[in-house]
Amino acid sequence: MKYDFARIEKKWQAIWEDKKPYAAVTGDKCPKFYGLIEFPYPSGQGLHVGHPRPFTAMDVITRKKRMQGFNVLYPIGFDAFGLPTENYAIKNHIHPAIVTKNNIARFTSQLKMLGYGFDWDRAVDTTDPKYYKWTQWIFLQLFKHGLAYKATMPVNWCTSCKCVLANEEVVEGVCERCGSPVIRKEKSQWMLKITEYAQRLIDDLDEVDYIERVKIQQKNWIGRSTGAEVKFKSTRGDEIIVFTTRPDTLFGATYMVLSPEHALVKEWLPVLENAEEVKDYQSAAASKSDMERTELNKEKTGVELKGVRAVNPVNGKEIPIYISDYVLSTYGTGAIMAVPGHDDRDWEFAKKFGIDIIEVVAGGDVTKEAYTVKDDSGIMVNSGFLNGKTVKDAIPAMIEWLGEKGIGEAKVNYKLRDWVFSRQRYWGEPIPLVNCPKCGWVAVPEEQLPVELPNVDSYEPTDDGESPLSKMTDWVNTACPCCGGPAKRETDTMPQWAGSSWYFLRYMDPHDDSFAVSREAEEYWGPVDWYNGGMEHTTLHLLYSRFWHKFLYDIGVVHTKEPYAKRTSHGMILGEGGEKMSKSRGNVVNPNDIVDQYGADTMRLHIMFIGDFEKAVSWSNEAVKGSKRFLDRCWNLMELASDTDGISKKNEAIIHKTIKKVTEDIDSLKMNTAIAALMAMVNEFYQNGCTRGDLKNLVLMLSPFAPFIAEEMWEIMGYAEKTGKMAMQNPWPEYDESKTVASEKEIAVQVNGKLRCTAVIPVDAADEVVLDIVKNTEKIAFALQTNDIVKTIVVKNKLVNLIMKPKA
RNA sequence: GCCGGUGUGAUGGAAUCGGUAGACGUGCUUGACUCAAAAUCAAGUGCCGCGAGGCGUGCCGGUUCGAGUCCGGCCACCGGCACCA
Repeated sequence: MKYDFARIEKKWQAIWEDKKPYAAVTGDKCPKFYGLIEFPYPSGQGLHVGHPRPFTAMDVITRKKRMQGFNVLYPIGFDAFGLPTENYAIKNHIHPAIVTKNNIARFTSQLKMLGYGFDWDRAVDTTDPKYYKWTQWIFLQLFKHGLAYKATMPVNWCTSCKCVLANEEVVEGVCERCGSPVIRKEKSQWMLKITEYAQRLIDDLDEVDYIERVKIQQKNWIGRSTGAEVKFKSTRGDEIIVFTTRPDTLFGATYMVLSPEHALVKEWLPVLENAEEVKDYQSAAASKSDMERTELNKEKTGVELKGVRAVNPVNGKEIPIYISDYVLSTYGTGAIMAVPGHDDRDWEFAKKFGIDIIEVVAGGDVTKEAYTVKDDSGIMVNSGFLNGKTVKDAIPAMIEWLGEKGIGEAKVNYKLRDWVFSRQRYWGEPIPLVNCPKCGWVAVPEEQLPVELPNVDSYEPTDDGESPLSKMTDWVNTACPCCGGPAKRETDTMPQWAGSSWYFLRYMDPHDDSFAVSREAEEYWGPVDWYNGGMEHTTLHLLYSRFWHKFLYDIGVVHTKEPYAKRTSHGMILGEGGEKMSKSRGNVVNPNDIVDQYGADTMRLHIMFIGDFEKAVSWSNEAVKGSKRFLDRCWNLMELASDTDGISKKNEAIIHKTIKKVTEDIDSLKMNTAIAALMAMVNEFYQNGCTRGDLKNLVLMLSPFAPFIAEEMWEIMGYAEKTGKMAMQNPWPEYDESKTVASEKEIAVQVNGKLRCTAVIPVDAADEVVLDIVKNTEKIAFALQTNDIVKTIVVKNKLVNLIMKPKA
């Protein structure tokens, strides 16, 4: 009988659809396991080969967990709001809701085709009003707790999407999504105060099991730095506060720089001798794109503010004030004290403008370059009361001195900025707020949620930077929930990241109309035990959802501080030859083609076998054959196997060894070596012959990787009838450590550290016995005729190394 | 520039603790089956050498009985951040 994958896979898909063996039961007494993958964005292209890698890995993990007696929640959903759908809808004149519906249907059938053990009854769709009702509810809680605020500020504006972007969405000065240039634009935007959680987002990383590179990337992104704020006075009496990480170098501050947007510059303009020059510089800076402004390796520019100077508080010296775009308005106080002797940027600027460079830390040569070392090796000089101290001691000493004088204090700053939360597009959750001329911004009452997206004919983005919704006057004009007077709805929508910031909670209780997630369900399922996703979401979705979850913890909605106990990440699938898959290169692999040709089991198995899960690998259409061949070989073993139900003596060691290997490898995401071990076992079955009992173990271990063939073999071999269960419902096989090794072992025999031959010894034999065997091997016996043994090294069951020297 | 990571056959990749480098797969070679091909099965496959043997995990050096693995110094590539004071 031939392995007819097409028939088998169709058959079991129907059975699973009917019997729902993947349903998770809230409150079940078995220990729970919540495995999560990032829900897909249902694009028009359907599933690509990138999707099955993480999906299959978590499917393998959760299937094994089920067999090990866990009550498993492995859910799926669709993150369906977003620009591509909207753009497609505009181009083809189809409503985005219909596009979304079709795309979800396509994704669903593809995911079912691949045999994933998702609990489909819990599927969520972020564009469903029943879902986004609660996204809006959470936003309103943030608003009520003062964590959502509207501010006018320079924001990132994508010229093509005609929409603002969060800092996290700008990559190297261009839009992360479409690659168009991003410019700076003054706009009034809703902001979320993620900065309020900056410290907790760092600290609580210690409590979770994330792969190290994720933790490091998040910490870098949050960018904590410690130092001091120092108050300078201007010669006109203003207070100018600067932030510095090097308060120890205050004596070396020979000038000051303000960002071109600094508020004091505007104030001083009327009295500046070179006001025109300053204005010109300001407007030049303002019109620059992010790309131009952050362009490195370019010369420092700036303008001195003539007519006002600053006073260095440690020595009373007057120093010049400049504006320059190398100082950012959005970090610290937007003003710095410049210490050219000990900061590269300041050094470069001072050289260009001929400003004094004073050495305050000995150890370098400040006439040649800035000496920036910040450890014990530098000793303070030219620094009054700090002279003779190390940098390390000088920092706290200066902070203390500043505190006593009331002109400074220790301060922590973060690179993280607040989250720009509004988008001027149609296909997103409406922000549930109303602007009343009398009452200001007012929350839509909870009983009126969800604020549904109005059905419109035209959802094209506007050139004036207003949301398409702003043209819907019927929808925009409403009554103020507070005073009942005429008021207008907010017309901006939420960003793509809103719906995904809490979806893992909705899975726990997806049909609850009374709340986002019931306390009971959340306490049972939370937190997510294992979350796998892409590295590209580390400073976006992963950070945002940790922030929301912490907020929900603070207001008592969830019972854990962190949403995900464990986070791992998969590498990308590259095209043949190691290049990124892209339509333009024509190297895109469609999973459907693979499934049609070889079957879903082969697809699943191969994508797991292809290489180290955490690293990028290139896809090879040729190599897929190997996985198919393996499944054929498994299938054909059924005809070879004897009728005995027990494990054969010959295969006992390899079976126990393989169970051990596969069990451990799945837990550590080493799917490739787990499959290699199964292949090695099958090869031995062909060498040794096998029993039905041997094969039973193979089928059980194969079941998480290739569930369709496993069920079919289980049934054909009669175990389905015998146990009354599907293969997947049986216990995971266990191994006996003592049976994992054979009675004899081949060990390496070295002479002076070089491999000369091998010898077969009884396992765990005493050293003397081993040496005796080794000395009687042909090669060693021969060598001993002319050499003496000086030293012997025996590594149990592994090798013997004989150190010899010629006989005297 | 800073922070991560990676360099192993023709090729994708294996190798807990320092202990037989190249598991497993692809490809290739040979053989069996076949009129033939495909599929399947069997044997082989790091490099040099007829052989004994020598060489071999990006490069140079070190530690060790023994180094892909540890230490020091380089080189190349990939990813993230980037004028963050």
